[in-house]
This record gives sequence, C-alpha cells and structure tokens, in this order.
Amino acid sequence: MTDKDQPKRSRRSSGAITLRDVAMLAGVAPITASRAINTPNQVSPDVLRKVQEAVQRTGYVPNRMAGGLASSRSRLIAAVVPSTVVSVFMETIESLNGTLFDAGYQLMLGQSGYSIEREEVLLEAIIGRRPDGIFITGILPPGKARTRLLASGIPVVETWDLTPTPIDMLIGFSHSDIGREVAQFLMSKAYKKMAIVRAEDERADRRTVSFQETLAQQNIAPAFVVNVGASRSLKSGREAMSRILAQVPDTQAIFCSSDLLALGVMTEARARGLTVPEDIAVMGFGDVPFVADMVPALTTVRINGGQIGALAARFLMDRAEGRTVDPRIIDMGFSIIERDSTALAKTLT
Amino acid sequence: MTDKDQPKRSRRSSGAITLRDVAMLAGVAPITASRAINTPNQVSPDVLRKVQEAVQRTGYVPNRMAGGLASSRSRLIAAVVPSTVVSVFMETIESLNGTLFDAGYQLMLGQSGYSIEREEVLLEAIIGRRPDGIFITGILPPGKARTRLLASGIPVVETWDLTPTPIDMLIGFSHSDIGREVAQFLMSKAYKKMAIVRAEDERADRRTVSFQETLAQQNIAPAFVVNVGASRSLKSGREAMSRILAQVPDTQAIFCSSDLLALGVMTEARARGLTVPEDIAVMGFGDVPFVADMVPALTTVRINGGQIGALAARFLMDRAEGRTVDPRIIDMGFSIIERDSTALAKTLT
DNA sequence: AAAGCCAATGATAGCGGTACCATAGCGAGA
DNA sequence: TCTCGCTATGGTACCGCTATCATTGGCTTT
Repeated sequence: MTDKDQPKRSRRSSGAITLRDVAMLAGVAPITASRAINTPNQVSPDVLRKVQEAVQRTGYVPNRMAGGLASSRSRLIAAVVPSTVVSVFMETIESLNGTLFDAGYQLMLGQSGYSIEREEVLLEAIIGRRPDGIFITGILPPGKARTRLLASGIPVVETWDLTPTPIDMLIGFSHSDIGREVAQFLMSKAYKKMAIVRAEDERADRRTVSFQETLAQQNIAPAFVVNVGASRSLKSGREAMSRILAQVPDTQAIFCSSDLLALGVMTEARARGLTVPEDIAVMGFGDVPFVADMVPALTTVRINGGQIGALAARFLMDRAEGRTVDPRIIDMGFSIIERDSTALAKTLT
Repeated sequence: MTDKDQPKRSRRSSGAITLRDVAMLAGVAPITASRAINTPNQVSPDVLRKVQEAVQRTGYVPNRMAGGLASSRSRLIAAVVPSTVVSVFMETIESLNGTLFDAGYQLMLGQSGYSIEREEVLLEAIIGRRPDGIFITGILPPGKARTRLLASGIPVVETWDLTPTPIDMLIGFSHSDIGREVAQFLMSKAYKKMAIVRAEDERADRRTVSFQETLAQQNIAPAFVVNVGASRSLKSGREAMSRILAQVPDTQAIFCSSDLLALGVMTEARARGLTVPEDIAVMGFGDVPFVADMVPALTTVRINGGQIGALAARFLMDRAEGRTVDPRIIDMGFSIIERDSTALAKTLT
C-alpha cells in the first residue's frame, strides 16, 4: 500500500476521468479510444463496443480544450452582438446557435457597442479563444479591431448590411434599397407629407438618405426627420411623434427606424385622439413577432433574421472545415409587409 | 539553406505567434514572459517593458485553450437559456455577460427547451468545455442532466425560481409569493371577478395556484383560467381574451403570465370596444421596458433581471476563484409596479 | 509463394501554455 | 562573515488530447 501503488498521477491532474482512463478500462491504447469516440468507423465493432461501455461506466466527457489545442480546431464560434439587445437580433442569434449546435459547435457571446477600447479588448478576448469563426452583427469599421481580426486569419461573417469590402464573408441587405422601396411604397399610396423617425445609427442614416432622394425624384417635399439618438424605445417614439405633430401637424405617413419606435408613434397618436391609419399612416422596421397582431397591424420591413443566422452558421462551418465559400457576399434582401397601419388615409381617398 | 536553418517547427504548429516567440524576442524564458503578462508585479520593470514591447511588436494574443488546459481554469462560463428567447431573460444575460467580461471571463450560450435528450447533449457539450461555472435559467429538474452536472463538480447557479434543493447556488424569487401578492393587490382594488391567462409552464402553475388559494381565503370566486400553452405571443393573449369574454363576460381583472400576453389581452379588449382599465383591468408579468410607456401603462410584476445576472456572475466567479459563497440561496424578490391598467374600474367606484 | 495492399491498432511527439520546484543574487540580521 | 529570507528568473514536466508515422496481420494478386 505504498504510494507506488498509485498510478503516480501528478498532483496537477484535475482528477477527472480522462481518455486514458477509458482506454485502460477498455483495454486499448488511448489513441484507439479516441478513434472509437471520434471516428467510430475506423475501429473494429468489438473495440467500439468495449470503448462505449467504458465511456458509459465512467461517465467520461472529452475535454474539448485539450482536443482543440491538439487539433487546432476549437469548434467554437464567437458572435458579436450589440449590447442594446433588440429582439430583432435574437432571432438571428438563436438560429445561428441552433444550427451550430446541431453540428457540434458552441457559441460564445460578446457584446459590442461600448467604447472603442473595449471593442478591442473584446476582439482580443475572442481571438484568444481561437474560435473557428466569428459572427459579427453589423460591419466592423476600419480600425485596430478590424486590422487585428484580418491578421488573425479566422473566418468572419459580417451581417445586416452590405459593403463591397467586407473583412471576409458577408450576409446582409441594402439599407439604401430599403429607404428607396419604402419611399416608393408610401408614394404609391399617395402619401405626400412624410416624416421619418430614426435612431442615431449609420444604417438608419443610409435608409433616410435614399428615402429622401427617392422623394426628391418625384418632386415630393423632403420628409421631416426626427433623430431619437441611441434610444430605440417606445418612449422615444412617443416623443418623436409629439415633435412631428407640433412642427408638421399635417404629416400623413411616418417611417420609423424600428418597430418599437413605430409602436411609440402609434401610442402617442392614439393618446392624442388620432387614428392610425385614418389620420396618419405608420411604418416600422424589423417585423418583430408581435406587431402583426396589434390593432392596427403594423406595416413594416421584414428581415429574415433566422435565415441570416442559419446561413452564417453554414458559411463559418464550411470554412472551418476547409471548404470554400462562394460567393462570399450574399444579399438576403427584405420584404415590405403591408398591413393595416398604412391603409389609405381618409383625406387621400 | 537546408531545412536545418528552419527552427524545425513541427508541421503541426499552427504558425501563430506563441509565448515562446515573444519570450525569445524579449530575451527571457517563456515562463518569465508568461509572468510578465499574467502577474506583472512579479517581474522586474525592465523585463516587463521588454516583454510588453515584444507583445506589441508581434501582436501576440495568448491562447486561452492552452492556458486553460494547463491551469484547469477555462475562464469560461456557460449559460443555459430557454430557446424561446423572451426579452425578459435578455436583461439578465446581458448583465451576466457584462459582469463576466469585465473580470476577464467569457460567456458560452446554450439553448434549452427542446427535447430531454437534447438537453443532455447540451449539458455534455457544456461540460466538455470545462467551464468554470454554469448559469441556468430556471431550475434543472431531476434527471440525467442534473445528475451529470452534480457529478461534474462545476459551480452552478440556478435562477428565476426558489427551491430548497438547488444543485448548488440559487438566485430567484418565489412564484407562490407573486401569485399571492398579485391576488391581494387586485382584491385591494375591489376587483371580484378575475381571470388568469397563463402559459404552460410549471412556474406559471405555481403562481396560479397561490393566486387561487388567496382568493379562496377571502371567499372570492376562483379566477377563470385560460392556458395558452407554450406560446407567449401577443396573438395568444388576444385569443385568450376572446375566450374570457365569451365565457365570463363580466370579468373585471385579468392577470397574465407575461407582459406580451397582457398586451394581447389589451389589444383584443380595445378591438372590441372595451376600455382598459375602465371596463376591465389587466396585469402583466416581467416589466419589459416598453410597457411603462404604453397607453394605458401596464401594471405588472417587476423582476430585476439585471441584478440577478450580475449577482450570478459574482457568485460563479467567487467559486471559480476558490472563495466561498454564503448564503447560496438568495431570494431576490419582486415588486408590483402599479400603473394605469389597474386603476379602479368605473363599475366599482 | 512472394509481393502488395488495406484495415486495425499502437507509439511517439507534440499543441501552447502554466504548476512546481530549483537556483542565483542580494540585503538584513546575528 | 555567515546564514536566512526574499525576489527575480529559469528548467522541467506536465494539462488531455490528436497528428503523424509505424507496425501488424490477413487477404488478394500474379
């Protein structure tokens, strides 16, 4: 009973069951046990059975840190999402995560939207984990973070926008197109006095610009624009509506940067005795699940976030597993979902 | 120019900059470079400077898989969230992630709510990463997953509920208390004919039961209960309201399982020409950000999700770093936020 | 029967860090 | 002056797994 009896496991060992334990129990070499677990068709049925039994008996769970270190494949994907978690992105993250999980990958979450320095710290933390791919909500602007990411060689998918110069892969849609098509849609309804409620955000800016350009081409007066800053809350929508009514009381249609802002606009309208769409039409952006069932149902721009997430997952896994992704830039498009909030106004019929 | 000139780096190497490269450039041993990076006050200022310079020049990012393997500390926390990502939990996840990130930890996301088998696969995937802690939304029911988690020895925080027998740590609140206090609140407003719109969910069940018990104690007729199943959408709320009005048209107050359901109830009420709260009072659960600014503003039960997330992060990090957490069960409580949707009804004043 | 091929298994050497122990140098205290 | 203790640094041996190459033995091929 001296300590020689012990397998002289160094005191550094965590004490957990390892592949070695399983292999011993099964009476095979560790590498064979590894194969039985990871590539079962490379071992004989007999060995496979014995190893599986040993795994069952011991409750062995492979240490993926060790596996990742040895194989340079972490099976980890990092996702960078804005800290102001709007439900719009959740659909994407959920489907991203679901698709990854089914294929044996894990998702790591990083929150952006703080300071630039923090963004760099985040990128460094992510790269330190050696993920097999990185998902970014939005487009990474030029800067240290982008440079570092580029240098890391890790596959990257940017999303939710289009640019001719992505870091690597891109799955998005054109915000200019949205601005234009929404303007055209509202013009087709014969609205002439429009307003825009927008967040302080580069993408909202592009929607606004192309919206205004499209109006100008048809000689329609520019929309009155209310910038609500960083906040996308219902309250901001109400405040914006107050400003619109105070400054341009004869506004006929309002395009909002988000469904929640649109909800705020409608709330304020109702609070003031105005009816949507009879007195004023409202459009949102995002098509969050519940706006379809409100009264009035909200006309909005639908982005298929789930599809973006699933496709991004495929792209990243393809690249992680050595396949080529082509094309690397995908325009997922969008659709205008026409509902009750933009039915023709009384005054226009 | 033979291959002997090469530093004979095995072809297995990923080719990335390693600590060894940094150490060489700085003219110190790898272990010293490691110390300069991780415990800078253990090295001389001179060495510190040289190593920092080398890190800068090479763009070195430590490989945390290797570090984690060597130290048995992954600095990874796993969070299990329901797949039906309701915004209620997002606040918690966000603050959990934020707190962890500030302390140098990363968050891994796992989605539960599918089948039992999948739940086990998820747990196995999580344990395989050897996280320093696991955050669970809700309470893990007895079963293989729970047993396995217990066996893993990884610190666990369950949340959003109370039980005398948590796996490890627990930060939640009492759903029975909520049912009771909401019933008392509504009774204090002199409502007598109540209804409940609830999801198919064990916690909603407990709220319902204690709600009914509290009514019974005051000799008030039991509330009419509508179970909307798994769905917590606005649409379900509308449908539930239709059923309530069809079966118990003189209902005075409705308590809903979630704010979104309450929103649906109010929407349907309005669609039918009823006014909230004059004709019928409505209460929600969760206090999602926008219900405060609706018209009428929704009376609801507020859960401080951010605080739960932050505290859970501290608990897990404390345990990961060898500190003791005591007490291990925290009742975070809740508050009833009284707003306009439960102002006294006309018929009762 | 010798050579060639393939499937199954094993031995070895890392992956890129850190724990642990050893050593050198130096000022303080006896 | 010698020992002690402390700080700064380094050597070594791993953490738990897999890439890579080697070996074995049976079966086909000619």
